[in-house]
Order: sequence, then structure tokens, then C-alpha cells
Amino acid sequence: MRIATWNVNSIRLRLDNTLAWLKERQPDIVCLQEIKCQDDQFPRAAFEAAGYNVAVHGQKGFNGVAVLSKLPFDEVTTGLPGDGEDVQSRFIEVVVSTGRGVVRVCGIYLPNGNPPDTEKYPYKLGWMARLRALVQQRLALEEPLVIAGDYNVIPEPEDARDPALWVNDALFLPKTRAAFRSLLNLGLTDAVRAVSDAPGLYTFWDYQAGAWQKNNGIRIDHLLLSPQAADHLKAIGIDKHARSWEKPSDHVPVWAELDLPARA
DNA sequence: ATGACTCAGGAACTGAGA
Repeated sequence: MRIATWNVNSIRLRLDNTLAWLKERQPDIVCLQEIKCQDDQFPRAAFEAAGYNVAVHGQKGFNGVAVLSKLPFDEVTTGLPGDGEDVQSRFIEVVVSTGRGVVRVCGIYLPNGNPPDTEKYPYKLGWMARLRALVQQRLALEEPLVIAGDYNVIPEPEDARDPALWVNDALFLPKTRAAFRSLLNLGLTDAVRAVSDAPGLYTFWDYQAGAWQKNNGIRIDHLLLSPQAADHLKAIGIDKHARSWEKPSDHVPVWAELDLPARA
């Protein structure tokens, strides 16, 4: 079973790119972020025609997450618990059944948090604390669990081409990195880092200042695995070439292959 | 030195992104 994440930066503008990538990579489950539309504006029929079930948690104009799955959904829940005032669409959780039991997938779009001297940064840190609490509960289920998405966290200096550029940024501040480590320390495995310690495994290049041409990238899109998922990890990939396509997202797809059947 | 793009909304620009 191949599980992927991709921040598409508007699903309506990126529909053709997304369909082309699905055909090429053949993922079984895909978490999408920044769909930037309401539920009824999501191009559901195009993905259903490509063989996917669709779960959407959108909002008007920005944010928004969705999950595509070749397997039918046993459960779909939306919204990260822990703050009744939070109206931003950044969390979706699904459960599917395989021939060897269930797989649980959380799709997340973690807040950016910039500028750090505004209310946006405490919102980010609060969101990370709420995510940690949820993950702690889910780990007690002892299921294969994948938390996939745009974390807006640069975990380590080698995850940026030029870490000095990011020292005062919400993506790389000590409190951000500490909160990410605290999540990992619950017992999660960063799928990419389980396979490679190489530098340069970037997932985002800014549209500005020729960041792509200069390979001035960062690694901020991650798949974190529960022990029951990590035990089945076979391979990972970062589909960097999607950044060079016509009308690209500023993020590229990241995927993990688990040695679990992709059929019920 | 600074800004540099790209999106949605809604009809000229602003907010947001990272």
C-alpha cells in the first residue's frame, strides 16, 4: 500500500497536475492540503472517475484538506479536537480496511505560524499540542497509523538548503522543532528519515527569487508512522519532478510504501 | 537594500502563504 501527501495549493488550479501524478505514481491513499475551496467546489467526480473515494474538509478561499482512497472509507472524521473556537479546516482522519486489518490515516495542514510575533505563532504551537494529544490517544489503539501532511516544520538543519535563512522563521524556531520532536518522541517514525539521512531531500521551493532554480528548498511535508506502520515500511519517495511541471504547486508529493495489502 | 511569486475573492486590491 502506497500512502502519499501533497500540498497542491488549490485543487481546482492543480486538477490536471494531480490527475497526471495519480496516474504515474498510483498511490492508494493521498492526503491533500491547501485545496482552497469549499466541499461542494471540490472536483470530486474527476477523482472518482480515476478510481478514488473522496473525503473533503474544505473552507472558502484558503486552507482545506482532503483524502483520496482506492479503498472505501470505514470512517471519516474532520477537525482537530481541543479548541471549539478553531474554524480553520486543517485536519481529516480516515480508516480503511485491508486484507490484514485496518489502516488509519490522518491528513494535516499544520499552521504556518508566521510572523512569530503575532497571534499566528501561539496558534501554531497550540495546534501542535492538540495534535500531540490526539496522536497519544491514537497510539493506544496499536494500529498502523500514518500522520501525513504539510507540517510547516523544518525538523533539522540538513532539512534546509540554507538553514541560516530560517533561524527566525516559525518553521524552524526552537519551540517549533521541540514540539515536532515531542511528537516523534511519542514513538513515531519519520518515514523519510527512516530510509535516508541524506541532505537535500526537499519538498518545498518558494515561488519567489528563483528558489527552485537555485534548489533553495526545505523539507516540511512529512509522513509520521506508528510502530505498527513503521514495521511495514518498505520504501519512500519524493516526487521532485512535479515541481518542474507547468503551473506547479510550490510543494511536491511525498509517499511511503507499506508492506500491507491495498485491498480489503 | 529590497523585493522578488502565486493563489482566492471579487472586481482593485488585500490577505495568506513559507
